[in-house]
Amino acid sequence: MNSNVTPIRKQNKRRENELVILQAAEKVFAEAGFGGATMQLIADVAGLPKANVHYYFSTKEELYRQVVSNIFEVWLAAAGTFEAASGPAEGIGAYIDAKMEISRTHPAGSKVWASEVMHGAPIIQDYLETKLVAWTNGRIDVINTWIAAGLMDPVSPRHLLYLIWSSTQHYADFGHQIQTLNTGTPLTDDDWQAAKTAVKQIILKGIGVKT
Amino acid sequence: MNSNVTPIRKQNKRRENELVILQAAEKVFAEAGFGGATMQLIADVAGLPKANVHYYFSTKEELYRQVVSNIFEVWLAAAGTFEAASGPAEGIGAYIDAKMEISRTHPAGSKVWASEVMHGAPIIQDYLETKLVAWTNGRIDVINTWIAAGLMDPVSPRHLLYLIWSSTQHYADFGHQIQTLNTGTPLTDDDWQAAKTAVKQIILKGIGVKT
DNA sequence: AGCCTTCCTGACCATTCGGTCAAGAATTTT
DNA sequence: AAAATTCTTGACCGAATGGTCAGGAAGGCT
Repeated sequence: MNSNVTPIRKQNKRRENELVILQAAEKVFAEAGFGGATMQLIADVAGLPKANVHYYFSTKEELYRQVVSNIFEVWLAAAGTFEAASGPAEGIGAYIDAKMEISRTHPAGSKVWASEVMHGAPIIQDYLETKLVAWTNGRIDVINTWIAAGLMDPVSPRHLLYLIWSSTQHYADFGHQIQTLNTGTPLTDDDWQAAKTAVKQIILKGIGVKT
Repeated sequence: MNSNVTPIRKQNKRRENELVILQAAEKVFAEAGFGGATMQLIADVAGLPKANVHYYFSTKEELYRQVVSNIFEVWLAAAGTFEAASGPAEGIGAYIDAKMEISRTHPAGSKVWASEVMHGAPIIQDYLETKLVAWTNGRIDVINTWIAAGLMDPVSPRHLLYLIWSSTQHYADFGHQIQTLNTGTPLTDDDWQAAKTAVKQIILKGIGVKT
C-alpha cells in the first residue's frame, strides 16, 4: 500500500542521480550554452546513458530550469550578510566577500546565470520579475537608510548594486579572459585575495565608507 | 582580361550583402549564442535565402569569427581616450564614458564578446593572447605612472581595469535584467546619464581622484 | 514467494541543422 | 553579341539531436 511514498533507499538513489546529473548539466551548460549543450554530452559527463537522464528530467529545458533555479538560490542565500549588518562597512564589505567567494567556488553556475540573462531570460523571466525585484528593492531600502543616517555617500543604491554584481561576477564569467591576462595560469590564493581587496577597497572608498 | 579584379558595382553589392549578413548575424548570435543561432534565422533576419548567406560566408564558424573580430576592433578603438589623457581624472573618466556609450549603442556586440569569452574563447583565443594582453599591459604602465606621480591611490591597475570593464559592460550584457528591474521599461536618456554618473563617481572617488 | 513499484537502457524515430549543388539570372568584359 | 564571371536560389542530403518506448533488472512490500 501507500504507493505514493518512495522508500528511503530509492529516494537516496534518486537524489544521488539527480545531483550527479545536475552537476554535469551545470558544467556542460556553462561551457556550451543552452543551445550548444547536448543531452548526450551531459549524460556522458554524468556517467549515465542518455535515456536514464531523460528518466529523471524529461526535457532539456526542465533540466536547464532546475540548474538555473539552484544557482539563483545559492545566489540569494549568500546575500543574507546584507540584512544582519549594522552598517555599510560591514554589510557591503561582507556582501562583496561572499559574492567573490561564489565566483571562485561556483564559476559554472555564475556563467549559466549570465548566459540565461544575456539571452533575455527566456526560461526564468518569472524569477527576475518576482524574487529578484523583491530582493533588490529590499536592499535598496537598506542602503537608503544607511545614506539617511550619514553612514555613506548619497549614491544611487540601484547602480551601486549593479556595480557590486558586475565586478564580483566578472571574476567567474570572464575567468578565462582573466586567466589569459594572468600569464595564462589560474589565479592563486594570493591573486584572489588581491582581487577581493582591490574590489572592496575601491567600492567602499568610492561610496564614502571608512574601513 | 584581368579576371582577378571584381568590378566596382559588383564590389558594392558584395560589401552591402556582407554588411547586412554581419549585422543580422551579430544580432542573432547575441540573442541565441553560437550554438542556439541557426543559419536559417540569420538569413531570415538579413532578408536573404540561406544558400545566399553560405555564398558569402561558407561556414557558420567563419561568419561568427568575422562578427567577433569586428567587435574586438570597435572595442579596442574606443579605448584611445586613455593614452591622450593628462591624468586619471580625464583618462579614466573618458574611458568609462566611452565604454558606457558602447554598451548603449552596441549591446549585441558586447554580448557576443561576453558569450565567446565565457565559453573559453574557442574562436578568438589568439586575439586575447596577443592584442588584449599587449593593450592591457600598456594601460597598466600608464596607471602606474599616475600612481607614482601621486595622482591617484596605489590600487592594483589590473583589478581596476577589470572593475571598469565589468561595471560598464554589465549595462549591455545584463541589459535585460536591468530593464526588468527598471519596472520593465528600457532605460531613458536620464537613466543612462544617472548610470554613467554613478559608475564614474564611485570608481573615481574609490581610487582617490578628485573630480 | 509473489507482486508491485521504481529504475535502467539499447534501439529507434521525427525533426532540425549546417552545408551542397546544379541550374539559371544578372552583370561585366571582350 | 557572345563569352565569361559573379550572384541567386530551391531542392536536397547526411549527420546530429531531443525525445520515446518497450522490455527487462533491481529493490521493496505483504
